Amino acid sequence: MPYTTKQRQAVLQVLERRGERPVAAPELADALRREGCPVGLATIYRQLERLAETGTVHRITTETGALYQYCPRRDAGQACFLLRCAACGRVEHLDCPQLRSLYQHLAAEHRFQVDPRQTVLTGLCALCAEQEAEHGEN
Amino acid sequence: MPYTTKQRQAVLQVLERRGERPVAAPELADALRREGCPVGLATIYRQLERLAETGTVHRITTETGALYQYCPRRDAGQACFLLRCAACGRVEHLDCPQLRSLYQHLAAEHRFQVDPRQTVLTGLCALCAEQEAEHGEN
DNA sequence: TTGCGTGCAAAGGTTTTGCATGGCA
DNA sequence: TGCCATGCAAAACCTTTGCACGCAA
Repeated sequence: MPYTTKQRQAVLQVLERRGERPVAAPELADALRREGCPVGLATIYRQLERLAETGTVHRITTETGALYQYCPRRDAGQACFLLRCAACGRVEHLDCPQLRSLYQHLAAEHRFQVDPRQTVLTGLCALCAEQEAEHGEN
Repeated sequence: MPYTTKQRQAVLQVLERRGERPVAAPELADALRREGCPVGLATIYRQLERLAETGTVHRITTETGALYQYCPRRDAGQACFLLRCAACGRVEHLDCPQLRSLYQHLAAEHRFQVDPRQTVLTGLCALCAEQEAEHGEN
């Protein structure tokens, strides 16, 4: 840690507290302002950039902008696979042998090297699938 | 086809001509202007929206904005898997049994339903991987 | 004291929206 | 004639950048 400022800590705290729920930069700014610890939007973006570079948070590109999600590093820098629910926005990590072997297959047979950090499998998580089924019954 | 206008055709023609190379909306507007067939940016966005809804083009979300790529529908509406090269931006379709079975595995074992249309596997295509290897040797 | 982080404001870019106009059916 | 698409302009966003100031080391 070359530096520590209260803004840096505040940003990180919000991310930690959100846990698995990813947050957008403007939303994060609102949260901090409501907590009585306002941080400039530019600062937030700069901190998020640093945090994403070091792997402390994930940066997830969506149609409406980028989302950031705290990523407690289990095994430092290990490849982790991301599943994003299009309905609730949540992102889960998955360490699945089949997924890993698929990527190996793509590299070997289709000459395409998937970058797990840039790749997000998007779809419907279990909870949202349930809710959608309920609504479908109506 | 409820309607046919020359703008609609012009937009589609550019997309067809680009083939596999995805294009951004502002870039598409430039192309049309250079061809002597200027189309308003708003119109382009509206057309692209329609084309994406019907599945005629893919809409690919990137960090810098959305890209659109013509998608010659082989088997109408069939699920197609997308591989995007982060280096050159090109997107290829892939119909791979292993990929399909992986998605089934995720649904069955991890309760996550991947939506192929929203999912883009990002990484390095064969050509760009070669070039990168060459540069690495320097 | 030095340098980096911060805040504010402005700029840049993509995308959306409102409204009057014009063309196709 | 009626409706829908178009064009233009403005607006809404997110995000980045420049610059002066302040705080941490």
